[in-house]
Amino acid sequence: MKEAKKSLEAREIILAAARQIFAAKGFSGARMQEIADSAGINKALLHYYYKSKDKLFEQIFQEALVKIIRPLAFFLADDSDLFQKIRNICRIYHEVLIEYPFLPNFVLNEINTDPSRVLHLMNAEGVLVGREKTFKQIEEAIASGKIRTINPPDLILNIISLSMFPFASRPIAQELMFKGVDMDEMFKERADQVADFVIQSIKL
Amino acid sequence: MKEAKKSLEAREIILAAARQIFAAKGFSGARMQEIADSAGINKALLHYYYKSKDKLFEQIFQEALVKIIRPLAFFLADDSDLFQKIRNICRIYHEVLIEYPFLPNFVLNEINTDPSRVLHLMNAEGVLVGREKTFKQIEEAIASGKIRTINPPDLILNIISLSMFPFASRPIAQELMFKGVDMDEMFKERADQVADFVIQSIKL
DNA sequence: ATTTACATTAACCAAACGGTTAAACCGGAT
DNA sequence: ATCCGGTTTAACCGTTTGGTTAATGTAAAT
Repeated sequence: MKEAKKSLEAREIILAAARQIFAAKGFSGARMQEIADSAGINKALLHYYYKSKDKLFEQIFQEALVKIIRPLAFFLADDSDLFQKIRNICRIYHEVLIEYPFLPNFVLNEINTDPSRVLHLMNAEGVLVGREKTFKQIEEAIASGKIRTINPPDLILNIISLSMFPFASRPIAQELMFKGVDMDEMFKERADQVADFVIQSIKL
Repeated sequence: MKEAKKSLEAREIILAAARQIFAAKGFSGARMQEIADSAGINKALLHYYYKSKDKLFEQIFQEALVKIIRPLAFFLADDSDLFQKIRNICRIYHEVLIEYPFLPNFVLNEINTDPSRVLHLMNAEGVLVGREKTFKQIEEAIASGKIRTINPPDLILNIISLSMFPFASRPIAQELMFKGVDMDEMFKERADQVADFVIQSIKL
C-alpha cells in the first residue's frame, strides 16, 4: 500500500469538512463545491474519494445516527438500578450533545425530509436488544410501588425529550427565555437537573 | 376590485401547496416547480403572485413561527394559578401540534440553517410581555414552599421540550420505542400526561 | 530512466434551478 | 365591438449544481 497514509488523511479532512457543512445546511442546502473548498481540495478530487453527494452524506449521517442512538442503546442494556440508569443516560446524552450540539437538528431534520433515504440505516445498531428488559424493569418498579404508573416508552421519550430538545431549540430559546445567559454553562449543569426532574416526577 | 375573489383564492391555493412542500423539504429542498405543480398552476404564475422564493418562504415561515410561539406567549401572559397554567400550555401545544405536527421540525431547522434570514421575524409578536411576571410567579411559588427550587426558564424549557420534541422525533421514535403503537392516539392523551409529569416533578 | 499506480487539477457537461418575457386569455366596462 | 385590467401560459435565459473527462503530477518500485 503505497500512499495509504495520504489517502486516509485526505478522506478524514474531507469528512470533517462535510460533517460541518451537512450539519449546518442539511443535505439539500450543502454544496459539493463548498465542501471541497472547506477541505482545501478540488471538487473533482472530492468525487474521486466519495463517488457522489449521496454516498458522502450517507456515511456522515450514519455516524451521526450512531452518536444519537448509542446512548439510548446503552440505557436499554444498562443493568443498573432504574434511577441510576436515568442519571446515566442524561449524563451521556449531555456529554455527547455538548460536544456535537448540532446532532439533534441534523438527524431529526434529515429523517423528516426523507425517511426513505435514511430509516434503513437504523437497524445496523442492535438498539432494541435491551428494550424489553428495560420495559419490564420499569413495570416492576411500578408494580412494587417504587414509582408512579407510567407507560415505559413514554417515560423514555420524556427523558430523551428533556435531554435533546434544548440543544435543537438553542437559538430560539436563547432569544426568548435565556437572553444574556451563558447556555454552554447551563448545559453543563443540565444533565443532573434533568435526571432529578425525571426522578422527582416518577418516584413515590 | 374586479377579480378579487379569484386572486385571493389563487393565493390561498399557492400558500397551501407551499406550506406543505416547505414544511416537508425545507427552504433549500423545496422547488418552485414542485410548488407550482402541487398548486396546479404554471411556474410563471407562481412568480406572478409571489415575486421570489424568498418572499414566499418568509410569509410561510412567519405563519409557522407565530403558531409555535403563540402558546408560549399565552402561557407567559396567563393569570391563572401556576399548575393550571402548565396544564393550559400543554393542552394548547398538543392541540396545535396534532393539527400541524411538522411545525417543530420546520421552524427549528430553518432557524438553525440560517438564523440571520429568520431570527429578525421573531420580535413581531409581543412574546416577552408576560415573561417577567411568570418568572416572578414561579419564584414566589418556590419561596412559599409550593414547589421545589428550579430556575424559571429551565422549568419552561422543560415543559416545551416535553410538548414539542415527541412531534419532531416521531418517525424515529415510532421505529425505536413505539413500534406498532398508534402515535396519533398517544398524542391525544399526552397533553395531560405531560402536564402531570411536570407538576409531579415540581410540587412539594 | 522507465514503469506503475494512485493523486490532483482545469476544463467541461448536461440537467436543474429560480426567475423573466412577451404574448395570449378572459370577463366586465365603455 | 373594443378596450382594459388582471390572469395565465409557453418559451426562454443565465446561473448553479452534481458529476465527468482527460491530462498532469508524483513518488515509490523495477
